[in-house]
Amino acid sequence: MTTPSSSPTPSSTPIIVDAPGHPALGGAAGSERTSPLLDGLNPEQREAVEYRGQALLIIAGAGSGKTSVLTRRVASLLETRDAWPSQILAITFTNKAAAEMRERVQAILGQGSEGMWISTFHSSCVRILRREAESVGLSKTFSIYDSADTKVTLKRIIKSLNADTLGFTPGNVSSKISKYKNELADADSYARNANMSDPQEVMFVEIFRQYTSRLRAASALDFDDLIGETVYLFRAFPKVAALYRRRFRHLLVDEYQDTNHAQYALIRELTRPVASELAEEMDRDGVHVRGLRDATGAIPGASLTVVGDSDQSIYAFRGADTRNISGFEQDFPGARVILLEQNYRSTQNILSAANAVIGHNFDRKEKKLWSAGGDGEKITGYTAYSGHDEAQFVSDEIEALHSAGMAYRDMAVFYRTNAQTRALEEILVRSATPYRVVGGTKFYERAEIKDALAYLISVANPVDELALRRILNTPKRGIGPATETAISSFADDNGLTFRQAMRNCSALGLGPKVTNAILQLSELLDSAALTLDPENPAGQSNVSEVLEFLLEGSGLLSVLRKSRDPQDEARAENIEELVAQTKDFNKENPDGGLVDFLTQVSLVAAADDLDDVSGTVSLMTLHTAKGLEYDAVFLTGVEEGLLPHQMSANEPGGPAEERRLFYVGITRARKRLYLSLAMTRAQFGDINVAMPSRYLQEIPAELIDWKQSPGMANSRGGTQPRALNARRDGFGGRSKEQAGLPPATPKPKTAWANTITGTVRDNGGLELAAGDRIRHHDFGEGRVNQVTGEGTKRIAHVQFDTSGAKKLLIKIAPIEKI
DNA sequence: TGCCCCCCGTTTTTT
DNA sequence: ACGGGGGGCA
Repeated sequence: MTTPSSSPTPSSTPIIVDAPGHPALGGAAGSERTSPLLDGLNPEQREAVEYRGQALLIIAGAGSGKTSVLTRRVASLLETRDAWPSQILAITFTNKAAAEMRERVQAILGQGSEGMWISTFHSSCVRILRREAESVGLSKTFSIYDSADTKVTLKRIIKSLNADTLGFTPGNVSSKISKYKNELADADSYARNANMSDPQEVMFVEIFRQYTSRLRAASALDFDDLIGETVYLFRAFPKVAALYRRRFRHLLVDEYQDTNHAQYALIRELTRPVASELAEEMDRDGVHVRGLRDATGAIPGASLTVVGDSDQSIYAFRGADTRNISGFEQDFPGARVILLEQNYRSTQNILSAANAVIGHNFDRKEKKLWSAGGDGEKITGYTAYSGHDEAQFVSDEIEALHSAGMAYRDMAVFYRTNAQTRALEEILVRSATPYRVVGGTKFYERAEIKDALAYLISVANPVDELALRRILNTPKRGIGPATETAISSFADDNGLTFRQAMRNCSALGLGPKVTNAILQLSELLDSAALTLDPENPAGQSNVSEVLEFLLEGSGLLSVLRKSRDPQDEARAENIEELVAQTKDFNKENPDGGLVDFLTQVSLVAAADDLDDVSGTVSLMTLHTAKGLEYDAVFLTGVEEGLLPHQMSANEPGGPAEERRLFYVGITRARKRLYLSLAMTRAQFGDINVAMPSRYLQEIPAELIDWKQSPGMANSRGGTQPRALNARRDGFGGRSKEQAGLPPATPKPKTAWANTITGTVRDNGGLELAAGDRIRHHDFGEGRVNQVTGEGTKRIAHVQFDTSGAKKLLIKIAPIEKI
C-alpha cells in the first residue's frame, strides 16, 4: 500500500501522516501517552503497533491506515529496542512502497535505518541468491529473465520439438510452468505425478526439462525461480538458512493475501528457529548468537507480522492463495489477530458502495468499512455510446474538476485492460490534459531498450545465450539466422558456450565479411568486460561508461539516429534516456555495479514509476491501482465482458475475483468516484455491443447519480430500455421518464455476455443508404455518405451538418431517418 | 541475405 | 487496428 505523492492536503488523509504532533484521531490520545509514534492512532491501530509476540495478523480493510501502522510498527520496534535495524526484514508489494516505507521510518526516527531490509519478495531473494550463489551452483552474475525472455526461450524449444502441433504455445506453456513453480514443483517432480502415457504430458515434461536446462546453461533465473531457488537454498543448506534466521528477527509482510505458495514457504523458512546444535556451531564459527539463544540453546523463530485483506486479493491468476491469510491462525498458533475497519480515506457514500459490492461475495469474513468523514458527494455514473464517448466524458469531467481546483495529480483513471488506454489517450491528448500511463508497455520492455540491455547483460553474464543472440545482428551486421544456427551448433558440438563459439568463429568457414562482423562484436564485448575487471589497472568504468562504450562500439544508437524512419528517432531518444538513467544510478549508488543496475531494472514494478507524476492525471489498470489512492477516481469500462472480463467467466472463482478488483478500484477514491461504461466498444477492429456490468446492480441506486444511465442511453426511440440502477424517481437527473423500469436484465448464458445485439436499443430494420438524411440525438442532422458492414454491424458514415463526420452503428445509434 | 507484403493473433490482470 | 512473423522474391 502506497500513498503516491498525491496528497498535498494532509488533512484529507490524516492517518497517513507520520509527523509527530498530528491532531489526534480516534480518541486515542489519552493521558498515558507513551510515544509520539502512537499519536493519532485508534485503539486497534495502536495495538497493531505495540503488540509484541511471535505472530500478528492485521486484517486491514481498504484505507484503514495500514501503511502508517506498518511503518510505525517498524519504528516502534526500533524505538523500544526490540530490534536493531539489521534485524528487520519488511516485504512490500512494490519497490516504491519499500522506498516510501524506508523514508518514513527514517523521518520518524530521525536517524539512519542502515542494515534494514525493506524490499519486495523478488528483490530480497535476488539479494540473498547473489550472496549465496556458489551454494546453489549459480554464477553471482546470473541473469533475470522476464516473461518476454521466457517466451522467447520457450518458443525456440517448442519449435525444435515441433510441439506446436500438439497445441503448445509459449504463452500457455509459460503460464503452466509458472503455475507449477509457484507450487515449488520442478520438471522432475511434475513428471513423477504426470500421466506419462499421455503424449501431451510427455511433451510438456520435455519442454519443462529443456526450459530448465537452458536457463541453467545461461545462468539465468526467471521470476518464479527467484523465490523457488531461495526456498531451495534454505532447505538444502541449513547452515546458510541459519545465517538468515539468526539475522532477521522480525519479519513484516504486506499484502499477505497475494502471496503464493512459494512465498509462503519462504516466510516459513525464514521464521523457523535455529536448533541449538547449529547455534552452537555458529557460535564456534564466530557468528554472534549469544544474546539470541533461549534456555535450550536454540535461536527462536523470528516474529512475523502480516498485513492483508482477503477482499483485495486480485492475484489468484499468478498463484496467490488466500488460504495463506485465512489459515494464518492455524499456521502460527497463538497468533494475535487485529481487525482494522475504520476507513480514513473515502467518503461514506463510496464506502457504502464498496461494502455493497463486496458483500455479494460469499465465503468471506464479514467486514464493513466505515468512515467518520460524512457522506460526501454521490457517485457519478455515465453511460457512453462508445469507448471514445466515454473517454470524452472522462476528459470533460477531469477538466471540470481541475477548474474547480483539484490538481491533476489527484485524479486517476482506471481500466480493466491495457487496450482501453488507446481511446483515453487519444481524447486526453486532444484536450491537452496532462496524463501519464502507469505501467502498460513499460520502458524496459521496449525493443530498443531490451537491445541495449542485452549488450550489458552479455558483458555481465557472458554465458547468457539469449542476450547474445539478441544483439548478434542488432544493429544489422549481416549475421543472419543461418549463421546464428551455425554458431549455435558449433558451440553444442564442441562443448563451448555461444560466446566462446563466437570468439572461435574463424573455424566455422563462414565468409570473411560475416566472420569479421562476429569477431568485431566479440572483441567489443571483451574490451567492455575488461574495463569492468577489478584487476584491470586501466581504470574501473561505471555502468554509464560501459553502456556508452557499447553503444559507441556497436553503432546501435547512431544507426537509429541516421535512420529515416521517424519512429527511430523516438527509439534513439529512449536509449538516451536509458543512458541518463545509468548516470542517475551511478549517482545514487556509488558502489553499484553493472549487475546491480541490471537487477534493479529487471525488478521494477508497474507502480514503481509513479515517482514523477507531479501535475499529471494517472492512467492505470485496476491491478496497478492496488495500494494507491486519489481524490477523484474514474473507473471506466464497467461492462459485462470487461469487468468481469470474459476470460474470467470460465475460471473457478473468476467472477468473485473480478468483483474484488472492482472493489479495489472503488476504494481507491477519496472524494469523488465516477463509474462509466460504453454501449459499444471497439475490439479487434470491429465493434461490439456491451451490456452494463452485473456489479452495477449491486450498488444501491440512491448512491449513484447517473448523468446518463444505461436506460437513458438507449431508451430514446428504442424499444427495450435496460434499467439497472436507472430507477431514480425524484432525483435531479434529467430523465424522470425513467421511473418504473423493469428490473435487471436476466443474465444471458453466453460466455460473451455482452455481445447481445437483440435486446438492447434496436433500430431493427432501419434501412439507410447513401444520401439519406438522419437526425441524431446528440449530433443533430446529417447526411449518410456510405453504409458499410452487415447485419447488426452495419455502420453508417455520416456527415453531420454541425458536428462533423461520424461513424455510427446503425442498429443502436440514437438516430432516426428524416 | 534482406526486403516487402500478407496474414494472423492478439487482449486479462503482473513480479 | 496493429504489429510481428513468415514466406516469397530480388
